Amino acid sequence: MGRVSDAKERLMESVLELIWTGSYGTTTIDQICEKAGVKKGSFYYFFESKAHLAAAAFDSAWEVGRVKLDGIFSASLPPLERLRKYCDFAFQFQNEIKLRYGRVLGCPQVSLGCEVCTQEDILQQKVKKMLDCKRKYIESAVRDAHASGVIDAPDAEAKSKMIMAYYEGLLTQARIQNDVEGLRDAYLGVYAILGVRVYPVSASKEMVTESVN
Amino acid sequence: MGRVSDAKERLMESVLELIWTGSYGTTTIDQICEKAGVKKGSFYYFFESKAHLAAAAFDSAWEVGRVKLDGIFSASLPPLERLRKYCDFAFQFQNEIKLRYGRVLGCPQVSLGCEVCTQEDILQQKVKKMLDCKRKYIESAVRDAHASGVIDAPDAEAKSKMIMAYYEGLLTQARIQNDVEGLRDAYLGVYAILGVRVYPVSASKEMVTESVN
DNA sequence: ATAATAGTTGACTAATTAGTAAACATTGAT
DNA sequence: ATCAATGTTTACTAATTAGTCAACTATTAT
Repeated sequence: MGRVSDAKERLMESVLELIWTGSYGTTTIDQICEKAGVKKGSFYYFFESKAHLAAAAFDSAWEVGRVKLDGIFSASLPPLERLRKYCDFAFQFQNEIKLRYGRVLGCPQVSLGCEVCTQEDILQQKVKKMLDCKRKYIESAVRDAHASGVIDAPDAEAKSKMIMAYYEGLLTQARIQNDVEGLRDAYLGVYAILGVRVYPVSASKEMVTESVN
Repeated sequence: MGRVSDAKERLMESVLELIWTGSYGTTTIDQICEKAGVKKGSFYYFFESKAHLAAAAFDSAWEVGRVKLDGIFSASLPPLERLRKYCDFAFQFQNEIKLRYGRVLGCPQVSLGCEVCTQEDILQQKVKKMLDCKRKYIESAVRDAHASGVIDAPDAEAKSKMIMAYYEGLLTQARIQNDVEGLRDAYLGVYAILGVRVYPVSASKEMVTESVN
């Protein structure tokens, strides 16, 4: 019972967009409220601070992201194809973002984490966990690829950390450069890190054969 | 003639440290002035805004960085050793930073660039140029390595972009995780991207032999 | 219908912020 | 010594900011 409202959700949507298209430090509570069409009194009814709102918003968005990753990293796909699909997804997604916002925005977790890691411990911890969860998808694919003999990577964790650094590095560069081109063939770097040989078959198709190292 | 002062330099030092240990958006002109021991009137005597100060400060620091890179990427060293040296430098430097500040702080250009790229065009352009300049050192080493036959990398620019993404990605992760460990064997990823075979010789020494791909 | 619950509003305070301006201080050249 | 150039200081304004609070409104179970 009581009055119903989606103000909480609108606040979370708004803060995500403002942080992503701008930065955490420069988005004010007034801005968030205006964008959400919510008065400041209501803001403080739902959240005790900007950091708490941001934490809730990232949590909420992460639920969606997790489902997306479950699809991309489906065990029904060959492990190296999962990784390729993940790379293609980044390229496609950032393209959509650029169309929608007129800017490449990169990875929300990394952007926020990099900005606030020395200042907002709640957010810092949250971001760390999300990024580690992301990495585990990669680690699992690497382990499967090793198990199936298509690559030689006994230390899947170490490889996944390399891939993660590379992948998130590409996204960060795409944001800074405001250019998606670096993401187009992202999988090439992933495969190189894994020592996968790629034989070009035609201009737009390759064949994965065996691993090296 | 006229009065002499190093207030300008103190302001540049201060803003660099505040941005790096915190963030651009949350450092205020008052903070910068207090840290530098300079009154706000003097601040506006030298700089017209925080963005202009930051731009000047990053320019100034970049002169030092460039000299450091010239040493690391000295043509007197075999190209793959230059890259390894660059990786070792990152590890060592971030260790020193952690000792001095109690935190791993990563790459100043990427942190600033990632934060302000949608907001402060002066800084955005500056950071882009510096990062591209950094990348050129890598590109040159890759080209030399290819020319000397130690790797097969006809497209040095593409490879350098991969390495750059990976390298800066590691630094960003080190900042977010507040942990230098990911940087310890950074060169392994660089070599993997280049398809260099590394044979372990002893626990702490390897031999680079030939390339693959 | 009404009372309890859930959410909304607007007006407020106190602190912080960027930016200005005019008087003042130091330096070196003459 | 004095003057012009260079840098410093103080006190100020106006705007923005986070955060509070009490009165108000809508919903729904009974």
